[in-house]
Amino acid sequence: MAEDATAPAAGDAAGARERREKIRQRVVDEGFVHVKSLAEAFDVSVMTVHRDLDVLQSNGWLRKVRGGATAQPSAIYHGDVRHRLQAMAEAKRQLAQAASGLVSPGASIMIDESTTGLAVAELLPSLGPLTVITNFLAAVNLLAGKPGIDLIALGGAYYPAYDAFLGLRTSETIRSLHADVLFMSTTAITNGHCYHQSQETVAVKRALMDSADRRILLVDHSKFTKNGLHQLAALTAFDLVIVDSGTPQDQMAALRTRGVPLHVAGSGEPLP
Amino acid sequence: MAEDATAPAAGDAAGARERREKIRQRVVDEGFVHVKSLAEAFDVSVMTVHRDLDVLQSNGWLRKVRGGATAQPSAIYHGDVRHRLQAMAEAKRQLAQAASGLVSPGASIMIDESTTGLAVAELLPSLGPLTVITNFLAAVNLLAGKPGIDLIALGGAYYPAYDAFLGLRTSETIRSLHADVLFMSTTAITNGHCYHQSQETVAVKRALMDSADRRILLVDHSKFTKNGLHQLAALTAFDLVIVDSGTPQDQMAALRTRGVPLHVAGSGEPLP
DNA sequence: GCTTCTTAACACCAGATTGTGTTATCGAAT
DNA sequence: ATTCGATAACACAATCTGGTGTTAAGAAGC
Repeated sequence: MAEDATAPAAGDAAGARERREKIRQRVVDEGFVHVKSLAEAFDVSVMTVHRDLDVLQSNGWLRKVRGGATAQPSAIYHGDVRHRLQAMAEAKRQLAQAASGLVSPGASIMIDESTTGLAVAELLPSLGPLTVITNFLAAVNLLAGKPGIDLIALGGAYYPAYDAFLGLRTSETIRSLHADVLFMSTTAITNGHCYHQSQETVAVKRALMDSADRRILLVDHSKFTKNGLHQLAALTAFDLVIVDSGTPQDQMAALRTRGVPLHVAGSGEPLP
Repeated sequence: MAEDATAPAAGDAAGARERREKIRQRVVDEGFVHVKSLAEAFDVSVMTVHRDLDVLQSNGWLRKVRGGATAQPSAIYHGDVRHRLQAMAEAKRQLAQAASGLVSPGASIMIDESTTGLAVAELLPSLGPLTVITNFLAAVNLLAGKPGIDLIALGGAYYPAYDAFLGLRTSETIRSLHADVLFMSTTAITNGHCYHQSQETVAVKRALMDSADRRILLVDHSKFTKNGLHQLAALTAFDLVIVDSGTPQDQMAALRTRGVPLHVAGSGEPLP
């Protein structure tokens, strides 16, 4: 049927995801999409488009209506969240590896709602008995029931955009806790400060920082080119900032000049 | 190799699960199992047994030692927890269906850590906009991100045996909340009172009961033949007790005599 | 009514996953 | 040192999962 060169074979998972991504994009851009026009545009059957719209709808990205689908107001939010999972995977692995060097058996560890944090969480079960505190649902699921891991979940209102629990209740709970180490991440770094997109995450992250003895910031180099809305803290507020080996030299130099305690993951340098 | 009639083919997922279940059983019974004897008993290679033990170990069911594996003290706990999921599935479905009749759009709903609660949770996304509060991880995962569901998770220490968050912190959080309806279950009913196996669950359930306007108890008939250690509450403390249609007449009569507000799921009677 | 859109049911395909055994290597106990 | 157990690496098989199209039946709009 499909005649174009890049026709995805049947059962092509990647191809389907890509198409759905494009559909999602389009419905956000245009507000409405026709089933038939999508079928033609992607050269698939109408049935397949219906199925695509079904899954997109069940994820809250759009709403099906007769003849097509309309955009969901909150669609912009949801969008990028699920996708940052794959991004910078190698850098995150590297950061997590470095971070694990700071974990000693018996310690209590806080992890925030970040994919980098998830990478750290993956390594924890093999690092001996630990108490882990997190507001990140993915991390909770990863660590729940793992032998040697005492898990304390931070409750609160669930934010699908972050797959995490945030809000006042969460911050309050955090303040009643205390941990040895906090591993956290940030969405953007500018001028020696880290920034976030939403008020809620900032509040929770501040609370986490206040409740931990050692504050470790894990930063992959993509963060230096991004921008955030709300200032969270200066990098000097952290006891250690770990960057991956792909970080530009000038960025690192700039931070060192500001007195930021920097460590490069995979550099072989000893950790403090 | 395998000569017996029921020799499972390679890549037989069901067969492998079954074998692991038997291994688990055996290590709980005997306290220790030899790798080689298992390999002979199930007519598989030693390597396969090693792999079985690996997955069982990673699930916290046993601990590998040289030559075999020893039972994990908490194994008995874990055991039945995962299994009660299937038990009484039909009754739970019936109860959940009845419960959903008490839910009106916009309401806030509490659900405790029970498989019956999970059955209720499954129906909630289709019942219009709702706020759901729960300490049950399975329910959290089920409802997270569902459109129309505002999810509030109750944090606290994670108890693998219940797949839920329990403890002081959880109870405290609950007391700061308020909900319209509470759907809860119990492990045993004797003499018009419900009982539980552990202190932690009782504390949390009491807190839940205190924070809800309407308290609904969902009971499948298997609960009448079980016993619990810690008394939770009298059935008269609930605004409504829903039982499934398989409940013996004499039990229902006894409860009615005590003044328990009873409803039989699937009976067609109107709900209060 | 008729048309169009939607959904359910079936069959099929391909890649991913899982389970498995063999062999080789490594590590620990005697 | 030698033996036995554990693991890693490979190769293979069966099943599972996810995606797809076709057809037929059902629902919604005109």
